[in-house]
Amino acid sequence: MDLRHLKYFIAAAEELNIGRASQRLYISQPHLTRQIQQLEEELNIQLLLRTPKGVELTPAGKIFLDEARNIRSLMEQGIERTKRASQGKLGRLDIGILGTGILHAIPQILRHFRDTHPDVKVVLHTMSKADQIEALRQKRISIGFHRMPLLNVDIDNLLIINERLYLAVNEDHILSRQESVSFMELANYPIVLFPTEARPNFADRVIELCRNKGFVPEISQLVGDAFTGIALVVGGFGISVVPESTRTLNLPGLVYRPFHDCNSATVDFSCIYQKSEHSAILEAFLAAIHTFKQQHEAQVIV
Amino acid sequence: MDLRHLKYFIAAAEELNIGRASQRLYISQPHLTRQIQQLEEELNIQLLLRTPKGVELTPAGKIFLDEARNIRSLMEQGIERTKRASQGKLGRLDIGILGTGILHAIPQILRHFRDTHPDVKVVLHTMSKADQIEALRQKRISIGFHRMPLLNVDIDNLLIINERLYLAVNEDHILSRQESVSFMELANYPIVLFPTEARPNFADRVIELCRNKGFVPEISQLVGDAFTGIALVVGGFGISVVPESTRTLNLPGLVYRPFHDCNSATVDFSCIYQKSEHSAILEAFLAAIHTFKQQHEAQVIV
DNA sequence: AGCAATCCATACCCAAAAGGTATGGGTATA
DNA sequence: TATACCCATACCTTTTGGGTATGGATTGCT
Repeated sequence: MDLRHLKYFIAAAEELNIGRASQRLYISQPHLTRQIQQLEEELNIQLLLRTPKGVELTPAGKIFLDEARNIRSLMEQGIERTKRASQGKLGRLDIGILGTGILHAIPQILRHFRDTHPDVKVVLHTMSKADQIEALRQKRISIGFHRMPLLNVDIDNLLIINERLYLAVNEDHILSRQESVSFMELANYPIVLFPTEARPNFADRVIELCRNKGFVPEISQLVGDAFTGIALVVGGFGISVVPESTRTLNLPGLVYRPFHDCNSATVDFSCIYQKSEHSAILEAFLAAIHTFKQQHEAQVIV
Repeated sequence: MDLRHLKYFIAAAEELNIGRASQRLYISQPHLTRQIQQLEEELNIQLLLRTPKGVELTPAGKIFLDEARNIRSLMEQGIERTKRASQGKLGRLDIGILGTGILHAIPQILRHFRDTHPDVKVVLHTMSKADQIEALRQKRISIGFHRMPLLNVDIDNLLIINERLYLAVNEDHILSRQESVSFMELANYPIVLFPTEARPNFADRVIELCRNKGFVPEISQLVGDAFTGIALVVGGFGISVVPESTRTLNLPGLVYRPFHDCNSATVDFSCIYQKSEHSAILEAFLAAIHTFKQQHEAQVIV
């Protein structure tokens, strides 16, 4: 049995006249007769009653007409859905995330993406950078976000934004009294840094900046993630250095201060994906990232 | 595009290897290659990525695999449903009913039928005998129930049961004091009869019986249906004659009494259907009627 | 490096089935 | 009775489903 048989039967059942149906189908009447005979033989069920005026449906024919229409529309829908999937408008995108990127860039990128691709299911997986790379290679995720590039031949790295660093400090701390602070002040107080894993990481970046300025920071605590670090700062266990996007976190007793003497006090936020993957969904998501980049750069200029 | 293409694609997508899939399908590998190429060309979408180890699914291919499986199972279900419809096990049966038949025979017949054909939707239409015949001809119903045969060349009449008649009388009435009464007593009291329409009808049958006994009954009221007649008896407006099945109606203040001197005091309950209709559902329903008849006759003998 | 094994794609052939024309048989209407 | 209408049958052509042989590309093994 063929989809053609279904199409022919639907036409005959709708016209209740094989000759008219054959005209509608642009085939000859005898051929339509034979095709419907074939269908009935194959099912071993009579679907049409032949009358002098035309044909009429048997009870089984009525049911089969329902089913045939159903299958036809499912077929059309299926093709439509496949086409949308091929354009990246339907499907699933698995994303690896880590740390403070979730606070600023990722939600905005996701919003852009969802506006243009509402039927793509986005699944976020929190995982370390090493896990992200492994997951990319195994295609468990299609794109990952992180702060420090880790070069790999098969992995592409795309810079999203370069964020200024801020001092995160308890409002009772002496440094909170200044509107902006000198980066050199970091030499004088114990610092809370993060994360512990996924080297090189954000903590390494801060230590590198200190070393460039000629001092070695005193690290009071090295904690697993930014949120834990912030909590320690709020609790008075030290000061911390955070990317600008962390300022979204407005905790009571916590203030953020810019550095007035260090233009290089920045950190990158990037995404990684497999060079060889050319899925339309990923392309669309990378386009959303570019949109975000352009909007962000425009804001900075303003 | 064809169902064959779907079958082939499903096999290739499941095996992730065109050669193995072709073996599973008992066709040659080159032919499967070409068929899948055709499918992709027709959709204008790449569904499979060719790798040295075999093939893998593109995102669109994953969606199309879902859709194809869906269509395939719907196809199988559709054929199955059509087969059941052709055996009269799926579909719809429209039945015309009238009067007191609904009290005894019809529910039991329906129960038998529903046991063996649970997926046939039964629709009851209350309509007069003349309407039933018209509806049968227009195929708005497939079978009708009534009490008095009305011969028509194109309509078959099947006797279901022959019921004894009972006197329906108010418990305060003098006739209620006897366990059984004489049919001749009907000559002495005003009688409520029914129905008014669909001649010849049950009222005509009662009048005919009286005439056979040599008297003309005094008809106090001729009402539209049995239920109205019974209500009048309860209200003390007269006595009535009813088929045995009406005894199912146990109203307070109402008693039924047999006739001890009139073996012919019976009425038929029959069904009518079109001679030319040979639908499997109707055949199955007629079979249920035969089952009911046999059970009923067995009960009468016991 | 080179050879064998695998896997998909291409070329070419045949047979089956899709689809066409001509025509016949049955039933209703003029 | 003739005619129109509708479906079925007979027979022919063309398309295409499906086969075999073979080539190009990559991986793994020696």
